Amino acid sequence: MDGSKPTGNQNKRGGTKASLEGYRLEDQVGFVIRKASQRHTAIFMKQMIEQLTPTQWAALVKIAELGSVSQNQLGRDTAMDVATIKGVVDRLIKRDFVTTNSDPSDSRRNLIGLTPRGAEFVKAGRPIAASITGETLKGLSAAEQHTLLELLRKIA
Amino acid sequence: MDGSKPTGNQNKRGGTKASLEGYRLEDQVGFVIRKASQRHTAIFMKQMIEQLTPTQWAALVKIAELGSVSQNQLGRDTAMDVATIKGVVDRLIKRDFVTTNSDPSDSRRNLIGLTPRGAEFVKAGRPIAASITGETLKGLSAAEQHTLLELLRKIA
DNA sequence: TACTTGTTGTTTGCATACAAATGACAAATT
DNA sequence: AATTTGTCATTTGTATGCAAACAACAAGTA
Repeated sequence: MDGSKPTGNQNKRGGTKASLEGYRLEDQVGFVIRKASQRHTAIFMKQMIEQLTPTQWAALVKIAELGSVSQNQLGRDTAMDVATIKGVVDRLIKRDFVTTNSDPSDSRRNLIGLTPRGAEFVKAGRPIAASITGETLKGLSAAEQHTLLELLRKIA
Repeated sequence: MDGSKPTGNQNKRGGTKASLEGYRLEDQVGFVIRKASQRHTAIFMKQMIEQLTPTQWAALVKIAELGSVSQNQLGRDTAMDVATIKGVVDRLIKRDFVTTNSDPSDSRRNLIGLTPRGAEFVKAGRPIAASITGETLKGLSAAEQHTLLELLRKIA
């Protein structure tokens, strides 16, 4: 069952106001990016361990890479707003993936690092994260995957 | 001023754990999509009239195209969850862009339509929305733009 | 020293975004 | 007629995401 009832406007072929305007929602980058983002997030949440979200995972990976970072710097490296990264870090602390220590050389700073538990899950999550990327891109050839990444980087 | 202080880990060239693992956050589609989405949203919010958000705009355009839709159907056509589309429609109602009438032939449904004010702003917004798409893609050639859209559609 | 500038972290308010549960109703089946 | 199945809309809870305002602090300049 489709569930869609006729609305009195079928928009089949060039007969409506909208299509004559030359602006179709489905052709706009913003709309397609949002849909691609939704599909990726769905794949991510289904596969990733420990209910880690994409942003939580990004933060964990960055901390593992940098060893110890301030909260704001972590936000910059993971493309998150200060308010956003705060929420993410708070949840990671609450779940014992991460700890904070105030920087002795700068009393404003909270230096963030992985707990043993956090380090463990970063290690376990890496192959899964790679698999998520693979699943997201599975409809594309290797060349297309490369092209997509390249073009996305240009507009990001 | 850069503002980033040394963290004791420069990750310059193949010297860190992370880069040896073969998984770099910056190379994952999900991460790049999120960044592209952020840039597009920023451009959108700066240019669009009436503080309309990308999702609000998408809803308005779809309603203009369909004439009259149920709330859930509108959500499907704009790629929004039932909870999300409800919030969007509520805000559009509050700002007098949209009205609802219960469907006489199905008492569960709220048929959503544009107010005169809503129709006016859809008309005024269209060239701006097109300009936003153009600004988002301005770093790409026409061929690249076409390719990007095509590849994004495949993974969306 | 005093001032200025910029960074760090926090908080509030608003707007997506999805999962899950609920109640009301429609349509098809039994 | 009663049941089942599915849809419609709502609500709650959790998690991004950004703007704006704020206080504390660091570093350079006058």
